[in-house]
Parts: sequence; C-alpha cells; structure tokens
Amino acid sequence: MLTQAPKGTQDVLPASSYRWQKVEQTMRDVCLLYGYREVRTPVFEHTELFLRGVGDTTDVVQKEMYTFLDKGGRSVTLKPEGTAGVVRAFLEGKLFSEPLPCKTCYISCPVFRYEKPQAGRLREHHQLGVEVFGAKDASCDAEVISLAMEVLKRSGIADLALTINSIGCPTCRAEYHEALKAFLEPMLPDLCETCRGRFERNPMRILDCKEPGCRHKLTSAPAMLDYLCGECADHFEQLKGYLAALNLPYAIDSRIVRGLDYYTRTVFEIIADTPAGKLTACGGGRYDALVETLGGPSTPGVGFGMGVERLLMIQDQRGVAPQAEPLYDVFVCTLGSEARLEGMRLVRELREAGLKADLDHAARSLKAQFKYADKSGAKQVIVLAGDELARGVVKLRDMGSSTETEVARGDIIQVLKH
RNA sequence: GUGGAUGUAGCUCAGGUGGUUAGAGUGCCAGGUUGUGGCCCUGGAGGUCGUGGGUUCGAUCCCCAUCAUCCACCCCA
Repeated sequence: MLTQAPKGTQDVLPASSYRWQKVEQTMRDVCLLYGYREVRTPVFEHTELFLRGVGDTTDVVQKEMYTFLDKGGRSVTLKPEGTAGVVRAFLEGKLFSEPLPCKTCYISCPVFRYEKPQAGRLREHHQLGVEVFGAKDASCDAEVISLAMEVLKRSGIADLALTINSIGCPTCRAEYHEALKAFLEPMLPDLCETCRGRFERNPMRILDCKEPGCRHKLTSAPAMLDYLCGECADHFEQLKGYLAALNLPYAIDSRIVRGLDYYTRTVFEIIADTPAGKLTACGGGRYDALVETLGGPSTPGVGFGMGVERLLMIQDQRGVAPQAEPLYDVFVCTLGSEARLEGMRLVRELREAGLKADLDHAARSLKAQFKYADKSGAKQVIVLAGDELARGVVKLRDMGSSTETEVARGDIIQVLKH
C-alpha cells in the first residue's frame, strides 16, 4: 500500500520519461510555429468554476470530480478538464484587453476524474491543448484542428480519423430541442433509463446513447445540422471549406455531442482505431458563450484537449514509439584512486564540451565498468589507468567495432568530436 | 457507479484432487580473466505466495471479506 501509487495514477519512470519529453517538445515546436503561447494554471480551482463552466448536469461534474473542502472551508476541485481554468486565467489576467485573438496552449497539464480505470482511462491523466479567445471566424476552428493534427503527425500517428459536427448556438439549439423532444416523446417509455433521465435535462445526449435498442430507434431522429440557424450553418460551411483548403480529410458525424456543456457550433474528435477499440485521442470545439458565462466580456473561444497517455499508447500500438537516445556518448573507466581523480576531471571536460559522459560511481571492477558502459549504450569508452596516465595518454575503445587506440590526454575531446 | 477475470522473486510464469527447507527462465550482483563489454560457465542476493479472517493437525492451494490490477459498460483524453 505504502509503495503503491493511488488507483488510476501512473509514475513516469526514467526509462520512459524521454517519451513524454519528446511529445512535449513537439507540442512546443508546433505552438511556436502557430503563435500559441503557454499558460500554466493551478491544478485546483474553486468548485464553482467547473459547476458554472463545464455545466452542473454533465457526468464529469456530477460524478467524476475530485472535490473537497480545504482547511479554510472552501470547496475546491482538482481540474477535470483544461478549458475552464484557462478561461478563468484569461479573465483574471485581463487578457481580453490585449490584442485579440489571444492564442494559448498548455502542455502536460494534469487532469483528474474519479472514475474506474481501464485501458486508456486513468484518474489522473495529462492533456496538452490550446485555447483561443477572440476569434470568431471558422478559420480559427480549422487552425486549431490543424494544429492538433500536426502534433499527431509529428508524433508518428498521422492516420487518425477526424470527425466534426456543429451543435449550433443557444438560439438554434432551442428550436432543435423542441423538434427532438417532439420526436422522442412518443417513444420515451421504450428508451433506456439514462435516456429517459436525459430527456428534460439534455435531450441531445440521448443521440449519444450506446444502447443498441435506443440507437436503432434514433436513426430517423431529426439532426441538429438541419436546424442550424443561418449564421451557424454558414460557420459550419466555412469550416468545411477551410479544412478542405488545408487538405485535412474529415467525416461529419451528427452524433458527436461532447460531454461538456460549454460547446457551441463546432465540435470535433480525433479518434484512433486501436486493437483495444476506438479511443478518442483528442476532442475539442468552440465555446462562444463560456467567457461571458463566467463573468467576462462576450468573447468567442475555441480549443482542444489531447490526452498525452493516449497519444503514447497509440504510438505503442502502432509500433512508432521513438527510441531512447543512449545515456552516454562516452563512458570513462578508471583503475585506481589516482585514475579516478583524473576521471572526474576528464568527465567534467567532456561534459563542458557537450558530450554526455560519466564514470563509475559504484567503485566496481573494470569488467563491471565495461558491462555498465555497454548497457548504457555508450559508443566509446575511455580507460584511465596507471602507466598510461603517467605517459599522458588514454585508451579509447570503440564499443561497436571493439577497436582500441591510444590518444594523447589533450586530444581526447577533439578525437571524440571527429 | 454496474458486471467479469486475475493477484506466487524486479519481469514472464510453473507449482496433479491441501503435507515438511516454494521452483524455472530472464534480469540484478559477484567470480571465472589481480587492465576490458556482448557469448559461455559458476555462485549469490532477492518471496509477509496481494492483505485480513475462517475451515483444518496442517493452507500458495478450500471458504469469506478486503485491496489492487486488467477487461466490458457508463463516460471521456
């Protein structure tokens, strides 16, 4: 128990931390090119932020939040998603008074949801994502999608399926809700229990039901896309045009609803077909009313969140996980205490010259030092020993070819750098 | 939250219907080579048999509970 990580959490151990660093670096690189700057927000926020932002009828808020009272009696919640905190920071930092759009990103931000862990689902996971404020044109929706696809492409998984939908604005959605409820009402007794519960609160989520019985009955349900108001329909058409211009293939899936209440108009998912089933690697959309809902000036927003653990998992399943770099370029073996002193000096010189270098710290035999050097992946090994030390030379062994040469002490770095 | 499977060495797994000091492979450490890695040989360390109860003369094995992991659902990244 003492040595066991809490349920649904994972350590990143030395052997795999480079994978995270690579993904994070990729995200940094892409964000730099697209003009997105990083924001870092607290891991916990006032519970109220998520109740108002994410929506108090959503599953995420109703049953999955890590909520507790702090010692001052305030109700706080570990972030269950990335957007609300960034919106709060946007408002608190008064970024709305700076030139808009304000393009932000976050990288490996921890996210917490209290649910039962299984493949690709954890209680603590990490997301990278972007949020853009003050850009109402669909070109920004397309840019955000394009950025997500670029990160995936650079991570070796360019073949993921993009699906998009529009869920309209509050005005056209109200009209749609009426039509949908009129359609659903007669069959209400035949729908599953969860769907009956959703009928009043959020009828659109019924379309997302996975029950075969419900799905079958819903095939002829009215589609949101047919009820979009003129402006929402235009926006969706424009988005399709921009995606086509960027050569980003997509499918339209009118059942995508998303589980967070703040979305308006564009919603999208990037789904990976894996041996373990379909996994959503990335989800996002537009939230034109959220900033205002949280007390700010009316400001459109659009963004996405991508699961880092899922991205890594998909890389594994596709066999495209990057290889780790060798720990050392050169390993220094020493024999005797005098050689060890010289070894310490040499290793520091090597490191100052930008070479990854180390020597034995476990006071082991030469044989064991070689074994360790071999396992660390070092391509070169330097041997420092008594009589050569006195002659001012070292043995340089190439581990790949097993050839050994004598090199003057002063020439080592030049020789190693070729 | 609902349903199912599984917990034996760091890892992958053996341990006929309960019986004495719980094994293998691999990994780790050391020796064989008192100055040299990969291959080979030898040795060593490492296990509260997930945990707690119960049945029994006796439990890794049977029963109950609990915890954890994995899987499906719900939901989502």
